[in-house]
Amino acid sequence: MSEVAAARAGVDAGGGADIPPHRYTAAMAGTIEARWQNSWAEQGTAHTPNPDGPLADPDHPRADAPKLYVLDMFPYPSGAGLHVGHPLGYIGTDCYSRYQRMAGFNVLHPMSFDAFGLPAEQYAVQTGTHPRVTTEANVERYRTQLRRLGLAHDERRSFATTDVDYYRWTQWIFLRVFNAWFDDRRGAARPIAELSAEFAGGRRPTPDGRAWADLSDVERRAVINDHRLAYISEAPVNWCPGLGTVLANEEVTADGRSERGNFPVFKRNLRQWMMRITAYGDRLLDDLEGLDWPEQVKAMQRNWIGRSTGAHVDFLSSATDSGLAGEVRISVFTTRPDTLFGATYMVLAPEHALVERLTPQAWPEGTRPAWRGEHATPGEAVAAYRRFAAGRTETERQAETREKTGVFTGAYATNPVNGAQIPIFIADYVLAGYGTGAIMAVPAEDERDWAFAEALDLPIIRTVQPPADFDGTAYTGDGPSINSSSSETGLDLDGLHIAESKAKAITWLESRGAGAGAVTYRLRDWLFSRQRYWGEPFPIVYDDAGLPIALPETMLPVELPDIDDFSPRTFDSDDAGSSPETPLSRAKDWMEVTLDLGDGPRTYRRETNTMPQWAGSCWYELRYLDPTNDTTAVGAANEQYWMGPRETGGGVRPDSGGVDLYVGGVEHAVLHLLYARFWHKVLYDLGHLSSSEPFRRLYNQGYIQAYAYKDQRGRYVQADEVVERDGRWFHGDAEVTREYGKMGKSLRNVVTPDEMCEAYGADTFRVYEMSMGPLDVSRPWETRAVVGAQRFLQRVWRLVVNEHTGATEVVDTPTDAATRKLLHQVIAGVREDLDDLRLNTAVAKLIELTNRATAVRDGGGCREVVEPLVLMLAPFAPHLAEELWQRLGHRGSLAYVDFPVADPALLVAASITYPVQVNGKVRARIEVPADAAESTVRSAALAAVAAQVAGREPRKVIVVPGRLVSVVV
RNA sequence: GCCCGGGUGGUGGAAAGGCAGACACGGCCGCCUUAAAAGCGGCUGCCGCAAGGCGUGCGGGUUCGAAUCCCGCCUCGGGCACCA
Repeated sequence: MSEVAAARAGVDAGGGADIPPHRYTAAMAGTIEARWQNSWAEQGTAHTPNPDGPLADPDHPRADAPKLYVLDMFPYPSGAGLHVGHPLGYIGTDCYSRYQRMAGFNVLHPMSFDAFGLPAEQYAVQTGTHPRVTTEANVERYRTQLRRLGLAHDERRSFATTDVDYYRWTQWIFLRVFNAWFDDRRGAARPIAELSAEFAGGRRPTPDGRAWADLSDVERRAVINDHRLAYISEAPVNWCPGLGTVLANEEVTADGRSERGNFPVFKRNLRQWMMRITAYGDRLLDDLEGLDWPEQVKAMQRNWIGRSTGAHVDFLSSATDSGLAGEVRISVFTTRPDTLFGATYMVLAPEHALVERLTPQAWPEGTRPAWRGEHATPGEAVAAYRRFAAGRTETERQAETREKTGVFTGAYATNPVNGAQIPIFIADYVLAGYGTGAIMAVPAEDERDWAFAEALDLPIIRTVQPPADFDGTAYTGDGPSINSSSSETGLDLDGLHIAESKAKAITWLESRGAGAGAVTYRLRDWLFSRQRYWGEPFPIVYDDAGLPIALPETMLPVELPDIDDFSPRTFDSDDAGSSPETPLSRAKDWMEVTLDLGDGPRTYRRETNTMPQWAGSCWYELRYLDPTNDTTAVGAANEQYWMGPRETGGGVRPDSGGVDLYVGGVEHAVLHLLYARFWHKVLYDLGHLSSSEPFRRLYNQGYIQAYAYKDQRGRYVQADEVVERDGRWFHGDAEVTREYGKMGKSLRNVVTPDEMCEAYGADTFRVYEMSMGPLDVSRPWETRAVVGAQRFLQRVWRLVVNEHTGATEVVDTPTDAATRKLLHQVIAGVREDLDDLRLNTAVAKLIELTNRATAVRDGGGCREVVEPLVLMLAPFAPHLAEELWQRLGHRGSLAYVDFPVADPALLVAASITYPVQVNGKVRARIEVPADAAESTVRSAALAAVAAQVAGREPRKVIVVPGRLVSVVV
């Protein structure tokens, strides 16, 4: 019998004659829980009042209270349903929210569903079921499962990203982004109309210098489109033939495969929608500073944005015998302009656009054999190397332990700081996509360049003096510049340390027109279109010119058409030459549309790509604030109230505003959180929001993990049938091996919240999950330990209810002084713990109080203790607490009853027990009045340890008031 | 390789320079029961009959006092990885 089944059997026996009829069993819990869940729903107990609009409620007990916005990362409702790990964070935020409500805050704690995405679509492809049908069934199942846990969400604010009423506003935001441009001078987005006005007024030159009036309508539109925050680009993208779609960089693994499905991904030039997130690189990076987020997540975002500061430097290459007149200018990016004198060669990415122009007909005089490979001409060498580089997958590059390869192009360039002629190579260790796709190589101060220089026998000149004991290769540390002056050019960096040296070099470059200080980012623009059915359609049509036109707001929503075939065309996963074909392009009736966009009815072609799954989750935190608003995504008054910046009292950095507590897994550290921040900032710039960041405080919850067991043949066996004997594990008689990790169907170790509710009740499940450990730490699931939480709740129940008669049995006589003191210590401690999300230690304190109250009970529990106990239990076990509160004679829900407050007078002890240490070991304890003078404490302590001191003269006696006494002999 | 986190009883964990192991699981003993289960009570870091000794990954240091602070290692987990 499985553990769960066994527990259930025990519960079933609860109906038998031996168990008291009014015991708090799983069956009893089930009855109580259903009753209170219905009551909460009927009374709208979890409804949260808005300051403005239809959800305003001036009579609500928290209508005028300070606000608190607590948010969970919403789930993607999969077909498999929830396992016990999923609701960990939801229960945590629910306990926190319920506590804060009782503590006086107007708490917003909503829940919704991220429902567009691949699984429903793939299921649709396999079965022909419309993704909406699958999705809505899954959402319903999730709602039922979550409701059963007693989570106090305001259900009026719940939606799915697939709801037409929701994605209408996703499209609306897309239009805002499309109709905006980034003004570098202001560092902020502005409406696109203001850009047109700048061009028209001549305040901004056109790209080719012609007057705005001289451009044709189509030319003007093209210029404007190039500035939009959402734009169409022909840039190289990640094409995944196996999935039939393109992917964002973030969706491609380091070894060049799709994160979903693990298919090969190829770089191809395709026409795709992009979002200009790079424009926000600085703000996304700098604004991390003010956020209360885990350092780890901030580090991951910083890493991802990858800002590096340095300089662009131009190297000129005289045309050799390539037949070109004049000079070729090669721009490189470097973070170390101080090392320019050590640049002994240059490297271009094999794909670099200038390679062909630079490559001469023949090898220059005296070209070393190693530089030529086996090739007769530079042209051949370059062509061969390019084939080699293109043919290597990311995986192969990775595998080859960074061995440096490359060939000489036959061309030389002039180092601007000293006029030296340095050879130009192509090598695949230089990436086309970063910086300018070209570098100046400084082997003495760069490991990679050193390795290449060694491989191809290139000169190495140290330009930073390493410490005397340095015996490595490239030296990347600080030190004085050496070998860094030129009488010819007048630049002299010798003796300067890195920072000054860099600054001087940049100033010199700028004065000579040979370069300029520059900043580059690793962050790329966000690929925003997918060749899928189950996503938001773009509110975009194309006219005969083939340029995109934004639909007016009045034409929203653009609804997904019903079609029969939901899959994009997929290809052999290695067919790099294939091209995407979207499912919507097959819906001809939908795609071809006649609209009046101002010049009378005309035929247009709809955009047939859909938005990526991230779109819906980029702004859901905003819709909760004003879910019924049908004129805008979120109304100003409600946004201002829930997310507006706080007064910082003249702090250095103005508060960003945003969600007060956002809880979710660390797996969203980069993608979701970066995209959501980006959209939020665009909407902020355009004046739609008062907060400049969506999530002021982020908290990563840990995971619940589980053991899985494999038999001799390596197959997983049902985990709850495995028993432990003498430190080994057996499935029946067969020994099995144990591994630890995720909970999953294929691992046969899934435990669901439904099973737990069935076997123990939702309150027990909640208390168990909260008491297992700190919310941010991952821990193993252990079904057999759940009973501890159940026993605790049973003890609380017995303090109020007679198990045999069902009568309420509390006594109104005062409790004893020691219990009263404990009660107030627990109240103070539980408040502190809950304020800091230390839910596990809060539960431990409540157990201690319960155990004490049980031990000192005389007949029923003592009302003086039991009532505050029930109130403090309410965040964790809300159904049981409501039930007991009612049985204690109160009417209505306790959801807005004040959380107990400790009496400060009782927190101050009348007497204190001091441990007395002798040489660091505790040897005695003394009890003295709390206000005893230090000398009194000292002499009492010395008397108590007289035996250990044994006549020796104490060298030192330390009295730490209120803590302990330490004697040193 | 670089950057973050961790390492405490059989297990999950507690202890924010001051009594290491709160609370819970498990285990052992007892009560109740014809019996079992459930429930309740006691004990439970390790060594030792005991007195006592030893104990927070390892080695050093600071301090009257270190799980906690510092230095050097070991180890597990996560992130990044030719980003110029």
